[in-house]
Amino acid sequence: MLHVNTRQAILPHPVTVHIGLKPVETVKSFVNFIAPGEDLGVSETSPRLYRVVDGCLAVYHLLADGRRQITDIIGPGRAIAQQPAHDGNRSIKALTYTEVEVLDPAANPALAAETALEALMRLTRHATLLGRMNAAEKVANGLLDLAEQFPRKLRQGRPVLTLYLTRSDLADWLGLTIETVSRTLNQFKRDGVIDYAHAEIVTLTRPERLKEIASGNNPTTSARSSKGKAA
Amino acid sequence: MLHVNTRQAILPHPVTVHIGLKPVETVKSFVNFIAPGEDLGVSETSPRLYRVVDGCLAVYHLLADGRRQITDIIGPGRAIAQQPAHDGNRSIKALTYTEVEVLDPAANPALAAETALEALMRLTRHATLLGRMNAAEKVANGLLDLAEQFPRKLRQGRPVLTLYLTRSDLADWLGLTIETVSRTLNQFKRDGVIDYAHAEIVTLTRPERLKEIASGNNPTTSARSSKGKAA
DNA sequence: CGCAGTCTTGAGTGAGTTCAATCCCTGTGG
DNA sequence: CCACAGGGATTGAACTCACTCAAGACTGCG
Repeated sequence: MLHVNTRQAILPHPVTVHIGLKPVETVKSFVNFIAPGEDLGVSETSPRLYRVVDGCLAVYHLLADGRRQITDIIGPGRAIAQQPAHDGNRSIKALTYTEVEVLDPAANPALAAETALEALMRLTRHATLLGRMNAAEKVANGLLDLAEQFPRKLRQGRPVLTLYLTRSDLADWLGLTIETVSRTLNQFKRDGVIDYAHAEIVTLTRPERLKEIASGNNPTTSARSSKGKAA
Repeated sequence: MLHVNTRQAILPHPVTVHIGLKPVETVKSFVNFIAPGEDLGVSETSPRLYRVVDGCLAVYHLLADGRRQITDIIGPGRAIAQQPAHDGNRSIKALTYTEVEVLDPAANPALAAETALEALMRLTRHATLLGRMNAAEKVANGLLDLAEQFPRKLRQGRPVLTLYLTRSDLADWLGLTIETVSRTLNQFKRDGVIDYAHAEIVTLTRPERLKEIASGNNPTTSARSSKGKAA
């Protein structure tokens, strides 16, 4: 139901790009531009490998009654595999104007394998976040992840990130409600841990403190962990 | 710290086993027996592919302070890939005496690919469970999963399952506390949805009701869903 | 300038946690 | 054969974190 302005362009190939630390050679790529809210590859017939050049993708899973869980957020440099058969209600959509490189997994087996492995590792860590962390820990971890994936120029030596996610996206990613996300972010702001004026540009004013909160070390809210009682 | 009685046996090969619906041919397999509590392949140097012949494995992830999240439970017929470098605190342990077939992923690329794909799909659904479901829905979904993976002979036409998980395992799998798991199971028992006497053998006395609860249709507890407000 | 979408903030509530006591079962040793 | 110990499971009572409901503020847009 949204403005569909997907354009395509043939690129010179092969192309070499960096994922993680290893340069990965790719072949037969072309480029797609996706508008915010638009879905990725819903009508594909063959498995596809996508790599984000610029922008932000959200992988999500829907329940019959409309509940949504975003299982991963994908930024520039990272890749994602999309199965043809719309694998089990899993979809991918763009959270901003996003440029993706479309690749053939058969022609890029190394990237395909690495992509699957990274997805699994990230999702494992995210499952732990969802099942075993409280709101502050969830939001702190989310912010640190996004700061790595969507870095802007440092401001007075502090990391700055572009926040493509709305409060609703953050909530569906972190397993919270929008109100709790809003309250937690504003609490962090009041505590001087982060700062933002325009809501889509966030500065980590005390990144080391944020890391402490993310790992459960919370001196102020003394020893309030959650369910998983430390052994 | 536990009794280590891991034995190995060379098997005739190739061997054909069924995973899902497709028969998958494997080569150069041998068999490992793992005792309950024992870890799987902690000291491996090369990537390994394991397939459970009999028993039950738990894939889990630990936080620095001891909190634990079990990300998957693996029963007979299912496979799992273990990376050499102890991938990011992810470990695998046996919940009962378990017989696994050890395979070389390079020699079984089809199984390796399918294994990764299945792991990702299951973990995606589990993330949704962890982030967006209430206790009753979590436990109902968990039971239905286990009933498929660990079936026993039907009792009066009803599915029966072997429950290898303790309350503590269930809690760490479903993102709850042992008390909530216990209360929910006993509530199901009181409602006549499930039945058990010996705690490791559970009968689904009303499987269709359990499926309703699992999918959020809860007429009795009328319309008490959770955070993810139905769109 | 008004509308719609997003975000914030407050007040009240409740699902699930924490804490704690008890029970149950099995294995062990006198 | 029975007493005791220990791990797991159950149950109750109290609490609390995050949710629900609701109102208001902010922003961009037609």
